[in-house]
Amino acid sequence: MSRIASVLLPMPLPEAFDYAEPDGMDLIVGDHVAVPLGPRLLRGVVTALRDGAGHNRPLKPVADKLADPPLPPNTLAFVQWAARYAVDAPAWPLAMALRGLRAPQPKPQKVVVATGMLPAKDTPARTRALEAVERGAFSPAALAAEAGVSSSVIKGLVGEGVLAIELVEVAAEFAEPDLTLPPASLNPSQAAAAKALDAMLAEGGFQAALLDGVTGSGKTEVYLETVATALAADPTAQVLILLPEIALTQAVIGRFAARFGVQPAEWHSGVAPPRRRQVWEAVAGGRARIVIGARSALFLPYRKLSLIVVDEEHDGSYKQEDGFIYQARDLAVARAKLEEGAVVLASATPSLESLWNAEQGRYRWLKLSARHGSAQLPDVTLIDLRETPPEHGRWLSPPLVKAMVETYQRGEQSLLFLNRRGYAPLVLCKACGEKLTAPDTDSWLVEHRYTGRLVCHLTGFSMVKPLACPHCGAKESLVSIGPGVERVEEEARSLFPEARIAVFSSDTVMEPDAARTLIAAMEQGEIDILVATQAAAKGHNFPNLTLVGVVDADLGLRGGDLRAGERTFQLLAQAAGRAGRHEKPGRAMLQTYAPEHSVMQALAAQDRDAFVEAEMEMREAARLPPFGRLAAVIASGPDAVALEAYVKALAAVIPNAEGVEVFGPADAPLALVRGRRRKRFLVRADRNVDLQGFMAAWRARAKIPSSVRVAIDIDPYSFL
DNA sequence: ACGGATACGAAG
DNA sequence: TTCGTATCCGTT
Repeated sequence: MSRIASVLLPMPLPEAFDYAEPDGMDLIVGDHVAVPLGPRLLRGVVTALRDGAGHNRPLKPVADKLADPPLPPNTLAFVQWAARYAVDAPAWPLAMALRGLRAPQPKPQKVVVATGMLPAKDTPARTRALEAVERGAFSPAALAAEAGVSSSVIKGLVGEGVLAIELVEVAAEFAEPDLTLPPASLNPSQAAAAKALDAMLAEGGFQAALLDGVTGSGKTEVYLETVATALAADPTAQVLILLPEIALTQAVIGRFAARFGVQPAEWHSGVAPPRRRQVWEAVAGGRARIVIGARSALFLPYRKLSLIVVDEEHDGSYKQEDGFIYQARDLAVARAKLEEGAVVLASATPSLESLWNAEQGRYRWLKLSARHGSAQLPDVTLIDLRETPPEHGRWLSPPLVKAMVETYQRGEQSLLFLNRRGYAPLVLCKACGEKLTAPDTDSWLVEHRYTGRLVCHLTGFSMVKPLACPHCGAKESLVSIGPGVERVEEEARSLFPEARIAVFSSDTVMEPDAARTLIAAMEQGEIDILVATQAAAKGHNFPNLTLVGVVDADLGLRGGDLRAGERTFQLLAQAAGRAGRHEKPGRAMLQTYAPEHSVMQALAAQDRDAFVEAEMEMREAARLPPFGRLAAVIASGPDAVALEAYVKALAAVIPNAEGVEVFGPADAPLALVRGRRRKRFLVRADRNVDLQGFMAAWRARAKIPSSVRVAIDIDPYSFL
């Protein structure tokens, strides 16, 4: 009796399509297949197989079964769960689960070998090359470097037939972690947390924990031991370490390599496609047992994912804002549930959501109190910019400059923190008052002096800075408003002409190598003053850094979105936590116009509990997350009339539901991006409401014109 | 009357 | 998403 196969296709379709399984194909759930859709043949994945008896519709047959390793059932279930969670087509999470499969196989590598023939003519360079070739398998270029000869020497020997170039398939080694290596020595606080996490793993089934420890308290050592326990408990177990940023992966990979004697698998957008394919296959085959990656690593085809660690769980980068919109921290918890595994959320400044879950007893709450070794928390002072403002056109106030002078004279390092790339965030014309924006977009053009260009950080548009105002034509009328890191660097150079000053932002360190070089220079004391965006705010240890100056502590508080206070607190606590991590005491100075604000007060007092309590009260009173849930509908399109009509129609069909409030439609804060107008609704729901169900039902009630795109954002973070 | 551009809905 | 078909408009 023939069966029906449900096949998920890489198209924005609401559900899997049914096909007939040809006799003898013997499909299993998770198999990759080629199926006809209209006139085309598409690749898809089998999500279900059922008996075909009594079906009424004639079905097209599956055209072909593909040889790729099938997606494990849990991964498939996760894909479908994620689609339902995000109120979006399963095609998008499916595409993420298949990323890596489509990449090309790694190219064979050239390796130089000796043929055993003797050279007709011997020279010192040739001798060195022939010695070097015995020392390992080198590519031609690597052999030349190893032997200290030029590449033409190698070429010559190859030409004579003394050396030969062979093509070798590089089989990626995903070696077994060595679980016999000794653990790092843990202080009593760390040991207690590690023990509690071991107990959690021993219980089995779904488990969640919040590993909550101040900066420098050694969370990584703790979860390294938890990883060791999970790997030892089951020889097929796999673990995933999620990190918010690629920049952090190298450091963490190093820690894992040292602890387990093998290089863990790495997964993020910076990994070359052929390598990704190897990692994908190793994960699917269960050979990669430790995976370290960015949020997209959640969608890999794990065989047996026993443990997920979400490091810096509060970090906003876990929220994917475009395309398939999701919050990786929340999906990590969901995936752990599906896998009946454990999840550990780690942070020095946990999100209010996680703190609340811990308070409610849903997560085990493990607190690391002591800072590692002798290091103390820095002294935090607020600089009231109303009382001691910087000079006109300057951004560093006299008290901060004084502290920088003292630090510099002691031979110690300062970090000036400003979460703004470029030279100036706004360029305007003093003749006509026009603010320069990207074409068809409301967001300001940011001036970059290194490149001499004006750049839109939202759309990526850039142009050479014009000599005359593009609006009124006035010459030399464009003025740079506000500070970016480049401008603060300029000011620091004028104040400290002798000092060694560097800038760390995504513009100055575009490759991981450049970041490593700069961080190494900072660690070795080769930099006196580092001006940095948030790229440097987390994760690094600078022993000689004793002063952190936050140029604009109010930055995140403006714009008035829900999490502004929380984000600012987290960012500033992280930045302040850079100072004095080692023997020398550190201090942090925050420049603010609102020293009385509860965020600033809590920072100055280093009183996280007070901040959290105040913020929780506010959220509870407003029934906002974590006490309620939020979702947004963002409708966009180039045709303002069609968009307006759609949004009006949508407003007219808001379903009546207990415990749900809908606000809007309003212009999205950046109402115009790339020529598309944007409108948004905000939905607030009580926790017991099926928010996804509500959103799906609502969207289905109004026909979407073809020119309009509708995105649903569950748990929105950015209000742009 | 014809062809090219564009809008729309179906695809199992 | 992609493709086929219907429809509209400007040209022949």
